[in-house]
Amino acid sequence: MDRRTSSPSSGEALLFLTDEQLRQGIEAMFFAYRGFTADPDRILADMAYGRAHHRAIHFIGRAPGTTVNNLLNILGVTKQSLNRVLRTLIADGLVESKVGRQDKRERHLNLTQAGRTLEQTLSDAQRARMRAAFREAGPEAVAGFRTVLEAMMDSEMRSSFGRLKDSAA
Amino acid sequence: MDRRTSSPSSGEALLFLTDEQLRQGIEAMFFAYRGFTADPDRILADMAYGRAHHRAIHFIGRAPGTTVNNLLNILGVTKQSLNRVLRTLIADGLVESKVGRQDKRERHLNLTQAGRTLEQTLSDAQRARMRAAFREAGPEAVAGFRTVLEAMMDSEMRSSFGRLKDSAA
DNA sequence: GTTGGAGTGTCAACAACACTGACATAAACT
DNA sequence: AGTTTATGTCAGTGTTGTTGACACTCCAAC
Repeated sequence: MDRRTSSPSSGEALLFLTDEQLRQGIEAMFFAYRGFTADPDRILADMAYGRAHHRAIHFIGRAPGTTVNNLLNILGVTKQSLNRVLRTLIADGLVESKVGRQDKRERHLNLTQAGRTLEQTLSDAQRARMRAAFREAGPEAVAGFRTVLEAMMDSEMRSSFGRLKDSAA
Repeated sequence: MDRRTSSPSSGEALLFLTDEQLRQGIEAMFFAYRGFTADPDRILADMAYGRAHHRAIHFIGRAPGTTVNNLLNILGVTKQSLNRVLRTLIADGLVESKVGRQDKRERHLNLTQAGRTLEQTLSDAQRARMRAAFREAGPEAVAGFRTVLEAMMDSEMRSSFGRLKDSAA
């Protein structure tokens, strides 16, 4: 508990857990998440796609060849929800689904060239905002940001997150 | 990829802007937001309410006597969306709507006792998670977290956020 | 070699929550 | 008197999530 009494002028160090501070954290999270999704949402609104398509494209791009089940675990939705999204993405030629070689029940998902292009467009917008925020806040703030977010995840999500982090060699 | 390997010595300090770091920030934000809403969502699932009700209750509790229009600006939804939620909350006796004294077109919104009770229940769950994350991460990390989130908001949201912060005397 | 279960796809129905557009009312402003 | 503001409401639509049910393919175990 006092492992973060690093600041000797204690008052400050203890204040950060008041209800008011927590409330502000909650509200900051709410407003920031809206900003976070605003740019890709604007782009997607013009197409027939939504946020769910963005998420699918993002994680397929991140882990090429992933199976449906793996994606299901990462996204935390039902297979029916995911399937609806995947069906349109495959029909529109943004994602391709290949039957597994070893286990032919599995489908391995990859972005097509068109899919990669859209992925780029979407994440460019999101990264631009993230980059601006990171630059404005500075590296120490960014480290803190990451630390708090990781602590806020559910443990299952944290392990998904860890696996993604590590796989990015 | 190496377009910002420009600083040979202080590599660390600039690494926080690599695409990989930004991607991890994006994913952390995604997973953390899910955790952030998970607890209240579970509670609300048992009642006939959803996340939208939670948001309305939160901000009415935060700014008692606020007008519908003000709430509209904070939440960033259409009046039809908000009205659907408010109607049920008022019908269920969680929120009361009073005609303005000066300007009788306005409706001032307040939580009833039952509303305050639900608000407490919901934010207790959310605060508990936030508190655990803050405690685990430590005060410097929390400061960084807040800094980055503020930088990530749209400017209009940032001013809403500022007003809320200040109003908490 | 048949059975059980895992991985996947799909149909149907439904709920929450957002949107647009149109219209109504009352109060306030000019 | 005419316009604008604040609010409420009706009707329709779209995205994303949910359950529940059923089919098919394949793997593994008995």
